[in-house]
Amino acid sequence: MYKRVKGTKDILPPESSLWQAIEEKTRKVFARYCFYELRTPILEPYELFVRSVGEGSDIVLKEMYELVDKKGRRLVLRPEGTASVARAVIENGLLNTLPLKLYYLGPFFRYERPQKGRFRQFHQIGAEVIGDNSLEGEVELVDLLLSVLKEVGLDDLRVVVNSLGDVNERIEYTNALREYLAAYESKLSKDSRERLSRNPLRILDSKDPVDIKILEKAPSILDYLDKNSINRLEQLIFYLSSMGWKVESDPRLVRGIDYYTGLVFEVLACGDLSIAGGGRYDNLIEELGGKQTPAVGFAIGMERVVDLVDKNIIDEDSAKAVLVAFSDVPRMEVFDLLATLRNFIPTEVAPSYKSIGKAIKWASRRNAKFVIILGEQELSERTVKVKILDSGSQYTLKREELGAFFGGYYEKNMDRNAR
RNA sequence: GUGGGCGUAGCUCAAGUGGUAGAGCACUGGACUGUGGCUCCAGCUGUUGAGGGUUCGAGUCCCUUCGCCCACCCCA
Repeated sequence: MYKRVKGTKDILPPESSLWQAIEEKTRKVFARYCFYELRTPILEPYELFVRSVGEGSDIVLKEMYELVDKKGRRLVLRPEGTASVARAVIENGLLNTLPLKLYYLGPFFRYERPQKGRFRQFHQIGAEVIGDNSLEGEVELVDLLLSVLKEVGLDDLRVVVNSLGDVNERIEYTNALREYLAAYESKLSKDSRERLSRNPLRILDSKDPVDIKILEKAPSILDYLDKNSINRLEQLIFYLSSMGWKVESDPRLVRGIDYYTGLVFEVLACGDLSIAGGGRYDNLIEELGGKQTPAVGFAIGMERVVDLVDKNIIDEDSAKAVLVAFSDVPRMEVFDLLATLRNFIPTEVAPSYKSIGKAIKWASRRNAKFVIILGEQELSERTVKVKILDSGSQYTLKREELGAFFGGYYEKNMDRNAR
C-alpha cells in the first residue's frame, strides 16, 4: 500500500470546500485592493534562496527539498514566496512599471518535523508591494493582510510590529546585544548560547524562562533606531489602530529570514497563534541583480488559518438533484434527461437498485434536494416526477417545464459557481 | 536534530494481572418488488502497522523498525 509522504496531506471533501471558500474570499479582497496574482514555478534554482533567504538560515541549511535534474542543474522546491516574486519581477522587466502590487497563493516545501499547523508541503497566501517605501504603503499592506483574515472569518486578531532599522542600526544593536548577553553566557539556554555568535537577534525570541529573565534588562532596539524610524513605527501603529485593528509594538520581534530590513510584523490569532508574518525588504531586489527597489510583503499560513476558521463559512451545500431511472428506461433517454437537468441544477444519477425506495434513500443520503423520477409511465407521457425531499411533495412536470421549475435554483447556484 | 504520546474493521473505539479478536457507526440484502428519513432481522469487513524474541499460548511482555500526533528548534 502506498502512503502519502511524511508531512503532506490529502485534502478531502468536505474540507476541500473550506479551502476553496478561503481562496475565493481572499482573491476577492485582493481584487478590492487592486492586487494582481503572480504565479511562479514551484521549481526554482537552488542559488536563489541561498542569496535571498541567507546561507546561514535554517531554511537553506537544512530545510530545502533539493534535487538535481537530468542535466545536472541544482533545483529546489520553493521554500517561500518572496524570493520567487523578486526573481520573476526582475526577470520579466516589471521593475519599469512600479509600483507593483502582487499576490500569490500555492504550495511551498520545507523539510521540517511536522506538527500542529505545520507540514512539509504547506500553503501560503502572500502579497508584495514592490517599488514603494512609503509609510502609506506599509499601512495599506498590513490593513490588506488583516482584511483578508477578517474576510475568511477570523476575528480575534492582533498584529505585533517592530522595526529592525537600517543596516547600520541593526549592526550596532546586534553588537550591543551580544555584548550584554555575553556576560550571562553560562546561564543562557543551550540554543541561545549557540546563537550568541551567529545570530544574537534570534535569542530575543527564546521561550526559555531563564533567557527571558535575562532579556528583561537587555538593550532595546528602540534605543538604536533614529528618530525617523521610531516616528514611522508610531505612525503606523496610529493609523492601523484608527482603522480599528489591534496593534502593538514589540521591540523583541525579529524574523528568521535575512532579507528583512525596517518594518517587521506578525499576526496572532486567538490569543497567541502566529498565522501570518512579513516585513520590509528594501535590499533584496538589488541583491538578486535588479536595481535598488524597496518592497514590503506578507505571507499567511493557510493550514493555520484552516485550523482556526469557523467551518461554516462554506456556502451551504448547493442544491442538487438525483435522477432515479428505472432499469427498463432506454439509457439514451437517461443521458438525454441528465443533459437537460444539468442546464438547470447539478445532477447525478442514482445507481440502479431493485426498488425505487432504495434509490430515493440513496439520494437523501447524498443530500440531494430533489429526486427526479423517470419510469415507463413518465416516458410515455414525456413527463418526469420531481420530488422535493425536505417536504416530500411531488410534482409531475413536462420536460419543457423543468427550466421554469428550477429557474430560481439555477440563478442561485450556477451564478455562485461562475463567480 | 531533541523529547513525549499513540498505532486493533472504511470510521470511532472495546478486549482485568498473557487464555477463542469484539461493539457502535457505515455498507449490502430482506421485512417494504413505483416512493426516502423510523424500526426490526440477516450479512460483510481484520496479516491487531511491520519484523523478530520470550511462552504451551502474545492485541497484551521484550527488542528492532515504520507510520501518525504533540512539544522544542525554526517558521507561515
